[in-house]
Amino acid sequence: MNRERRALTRAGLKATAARERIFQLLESALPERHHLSADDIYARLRQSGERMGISSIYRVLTDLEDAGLVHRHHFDRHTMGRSLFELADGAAHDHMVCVETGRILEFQDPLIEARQRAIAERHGFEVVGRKLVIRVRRAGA
Amino acid sequence: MNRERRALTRAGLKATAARERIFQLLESALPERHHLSADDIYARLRQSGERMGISSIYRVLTDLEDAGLVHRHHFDRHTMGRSLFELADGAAHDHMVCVETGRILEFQDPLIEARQRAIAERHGFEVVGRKLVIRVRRAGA
DNA sequence: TATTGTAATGATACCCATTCTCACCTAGAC
DNA sequence: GTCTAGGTGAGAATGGGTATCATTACAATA
Repeated sequence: MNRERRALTRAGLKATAARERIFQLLESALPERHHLSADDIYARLRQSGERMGISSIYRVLTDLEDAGLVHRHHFDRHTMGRSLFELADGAAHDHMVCVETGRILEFQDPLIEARQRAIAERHGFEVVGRKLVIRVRRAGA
Repeated sequence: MNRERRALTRAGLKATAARERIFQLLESALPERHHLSADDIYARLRQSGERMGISSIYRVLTDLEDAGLVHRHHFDRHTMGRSLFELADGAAHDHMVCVETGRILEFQDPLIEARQRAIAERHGFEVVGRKLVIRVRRAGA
């Protein structure tokens, strides 16, 4: 049983071809730091001669999200409504988006995380998720 | 010249009836901590016998956002695609959303803010905006 | 192997928040 | 008051995303 199947079944999802394939695509996009849209995935599949219904892609992505295997982001006001997905591998991280180039940088800061937990606790809550996007610009521009 | 007109012209916007009115509405929603959607505004206007085209409402909100007078939020995956607006009065604050009740709490934390600036700087950027949403659940649920 | 129930898939119709278009109107300068 | 850049509104268009539903794959049992 390969890695994708293991991840899926461990997360409580039946390992189907579609899920494995999308999981793989997101995995292969990781090193380039690529956040893929449903459309990107559709296009990449077609490019390699495969065919998958766009509705299935959305469904699979939502399933993977619900299972905690991928994260969904909405970075830009102008592309709002378009979701970008990335594999939720390992450590949670946050994003910095350059308003000029659109480049997305990832970072991770335990101090901010701890602080968030503390604030939630102070209000009687526990954190189940967080989303921090810092919009930035090249300094001195 | 009233407060709304001053705020608008100071921000470089021509003071029109539509802009003043929407500004007022957002202002009056502040004490209740209400985040209004374009539709909410449309409804509230109609309720008081006024009429404004929905396209104008969207346009005005976008203008106000560009001028830095209002902030736009997208809190929930299930209502994604729906923007919520609030007046950008004074101190920046972040949000905590209860995944169970949908309640939105606001908080403010100088430490997190300072940390964000530091991280941006370390990468050669300056912060132009940020958005932090912590998804929470009643503790011990 | 055949049966049968359950869940996944995909084509397509649909939804609905938002944006676009364009004729018309206004605010503000002179 | 006149002029003009820019604001407004009705309705059409856009475009992610979802719902529907017939078909297909799968797995368990006979």
